[in-house]
Amino acid sequence: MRPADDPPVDATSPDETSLDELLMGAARALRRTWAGGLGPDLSPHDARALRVIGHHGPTRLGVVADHLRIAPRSATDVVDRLEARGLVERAPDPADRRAMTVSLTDVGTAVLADVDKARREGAAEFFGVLSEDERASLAGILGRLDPRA
Amino acid sequence: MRPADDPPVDATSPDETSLDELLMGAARALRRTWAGGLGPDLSPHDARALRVIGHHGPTRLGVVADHLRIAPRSATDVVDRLEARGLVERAPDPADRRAMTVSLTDVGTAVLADVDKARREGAAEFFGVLSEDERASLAGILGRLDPRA
DNA sequence: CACGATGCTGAGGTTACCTCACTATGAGGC
DNA sequence: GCCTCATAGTGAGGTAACCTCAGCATCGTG
Repeated sequence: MRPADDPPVDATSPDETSLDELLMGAARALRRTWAGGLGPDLSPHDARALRVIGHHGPTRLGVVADHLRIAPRSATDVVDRLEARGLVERAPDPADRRAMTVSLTDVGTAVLADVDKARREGAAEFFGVLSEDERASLAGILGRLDPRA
Repeated sequence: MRPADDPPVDATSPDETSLDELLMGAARALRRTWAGGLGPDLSPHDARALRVIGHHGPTRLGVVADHLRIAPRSATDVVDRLEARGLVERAPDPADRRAMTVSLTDVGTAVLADVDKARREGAAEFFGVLSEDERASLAGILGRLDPRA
């Protein structure tokens, strides 16, 4: 017997796809683009932490936690991991002796450069299917959606 | 000359913000909009599982795993959890006696309706700042970015 | 009907978080 | 100067959501 009921592959019909699914889908696709690009032994989250630290200069641990949206205690672990791999180093904060600052080592700087490069290239490829006008339009619209900027 | 005592709050200047960050930021903001909306005792991931099951009808466990992008073994746990809460129920697949299908219970259907409603409302509010033209434009552009559709 | 492939699950491990408790330091009132 | 309360980071211990590997029942095909 031929199962005439080829089940509908997708409950959401293509032209019915809502804006929110479109947005989340695009973000997911972009994230996937990056997943392959960063080093084999650097988790996405670690890469993110590296970016935060690198782009902020010497950074308080608490600031790292805020940017990563994790508890301060968890930032300690993240930094521990990065420090063990020689990518960052701790130093006492001269302004507050309770606090520690984290900075990139030379190796960390190089790794971050690679990560950023892969990220940029991935993004360029991803958005490459769009025309210049479309990219500008997209940037304008997205800019209004995210108040955080 | 100002020394580094006034650290740049953001390494990426506002008008320099790249398309990828804009996209990820918007997605994050949208996700946050939803976070508050779904029930207090339903994790985002469980809600997602519920949506997959609900919108697919009686679903194989493996299909759930695929849609959730997790290993089949992990889908078992997710369904266990939902079943323990009375939101879904297993039944043997009539077409293949190895397989189990998962369906929503009445309670699950009701909960899913709430989740979807909150989701739609959140999305409507989120995209509400845009004009009709902008929304159409955004949909068109995003549609071309995500090949998955 | 034998045999490899497939669908699910038990057992056990990993990882990335969390809260709570603690130490050291900063900051303000007296 | 000292007392008190808040804050920065960390040790200890716990949890939740994944994973892989092994095992069982069933499927489909030569």
